[in-house]
Amino acid sequence: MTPFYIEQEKFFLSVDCIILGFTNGKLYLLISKRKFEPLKNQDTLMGGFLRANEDLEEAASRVLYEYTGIRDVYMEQVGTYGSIHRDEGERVISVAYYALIDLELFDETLCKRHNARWEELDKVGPLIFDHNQMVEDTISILRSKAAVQPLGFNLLPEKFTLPQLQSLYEAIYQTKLDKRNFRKKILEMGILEKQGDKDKSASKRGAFYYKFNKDKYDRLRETGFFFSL
Amino acid sequence: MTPFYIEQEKFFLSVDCIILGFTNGKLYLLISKRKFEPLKNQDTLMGGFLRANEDLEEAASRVLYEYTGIRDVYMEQVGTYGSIHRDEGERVISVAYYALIDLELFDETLCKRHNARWEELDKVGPLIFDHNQMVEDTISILRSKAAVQPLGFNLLPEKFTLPQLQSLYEAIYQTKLDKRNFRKKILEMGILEKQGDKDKSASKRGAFYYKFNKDKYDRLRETGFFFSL
DNA sequence: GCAAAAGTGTTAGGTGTACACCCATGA
DNA sequence: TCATGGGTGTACACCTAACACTTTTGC
Repeated sequence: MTPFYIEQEKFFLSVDCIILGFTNGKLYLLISKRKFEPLKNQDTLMGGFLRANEDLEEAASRVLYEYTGIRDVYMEQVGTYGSIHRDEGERVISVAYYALIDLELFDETLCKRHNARWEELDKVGPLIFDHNQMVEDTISILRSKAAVQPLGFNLLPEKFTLPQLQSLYEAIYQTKLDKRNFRKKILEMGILEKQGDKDKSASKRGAFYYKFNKDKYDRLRETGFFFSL
Repeated sequence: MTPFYIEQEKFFLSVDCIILGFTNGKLYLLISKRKFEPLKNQDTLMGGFLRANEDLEEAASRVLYEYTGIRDVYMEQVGTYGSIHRDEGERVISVAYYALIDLELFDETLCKRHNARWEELDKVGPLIFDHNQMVEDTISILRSKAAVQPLGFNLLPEKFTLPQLQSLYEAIYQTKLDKRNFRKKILEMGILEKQGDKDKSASKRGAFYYKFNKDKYDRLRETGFFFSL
């Protein structure tokens, strides 16, 4: 053991995942019931202890996969929470990650297995420890990032309509947007590809599907283009 | 010991501080020589191991005070770095914090004691582990925050001139700004207080001192005002 | 008196924002 | 045929960005 290190304290480390989904014009947060003491059966974020053989991101992905059945998801670190008594059991430092997932890929059967549920984001009640704080911090990061990076598409299926996309941004920013201005702005960017078919589930006329063209976006970005809503 | 926890791994945790100062139109980073193996005497950020009886922020403040002699400094978490082999000794997860300090308050004598120095930010060479990454991440956070929050003032003395303030933003964004537009914008916000005296160190005519009025800023913010450059 | 930095207004172009009507379709 | 959501263009206000000369003063 490296000499100077050996005199130092060691700590439990966990990852907690703020998993967000979007459907029907609303943002939803995945919540489960804690499986062990202390605070067993209370509402909690999805979490797990860090293992010796994995990176932080790997641990977060592992937890995410366990609870959603999805891999290769958009994930970002929210921050690290280390107050001495934040965990009522032992001292645990927790690294929070948020994930934006496409609900169509979510494996519903896992809900029962883990005692989990989707809760409307603005109706989330008390969670254990500082988990509500983590959710708040996530929303504030999401709000500042979504305006300048095309994050939103992670919350939508591969094919989506413009009314859907708009309602997503309305949910994120808790505000109404002007339909014409929104369409103009997002289409002018040239990062959406109109599809030939329509979604008729929300109206009789149907709304054209679009796809986000990531390659085009990456190419544009290299020439100094900035996404901005 | 709480039953389920006891089966879990524990980890070393450190904090690393990205300490930034501003003078003469340039941003500077505080760098020191590592005091122990591995990589002893290599360039490193200021860091320290987390102790059992302190919060993460306390640890960061402790390290900051040790190396600068300053307390009550603007500090924010940058992120947490946990790759398995990031530390070449043992596995250590590190939480990075950046601090913006007023160089006039800095205790120069501590440089010798810790083998530390101020290095021009864009001339910083290789640092140990992932410390260069931490610095990069800090700059990117600083750039996005400084445009919408009055962070800059933390890097200046209590009394500063408008040319100084402008050159600070020019250093942060690596760009030239128009003098008239800059002055108009910042003065219109109504968060600066012109002083009666001048700084004559940079010109014969001298430039008026200003102070940042935090109370006024806080009051404005409550009425929906947003700082933005 | 001159060099060197501080200070000061105006204009044109572009961007954001507000706003109302027709279209397509299934029931 | 009618109710419902999808789709479209314009005008005005505002903000941004570009631009040049005068002032002060120590040397």
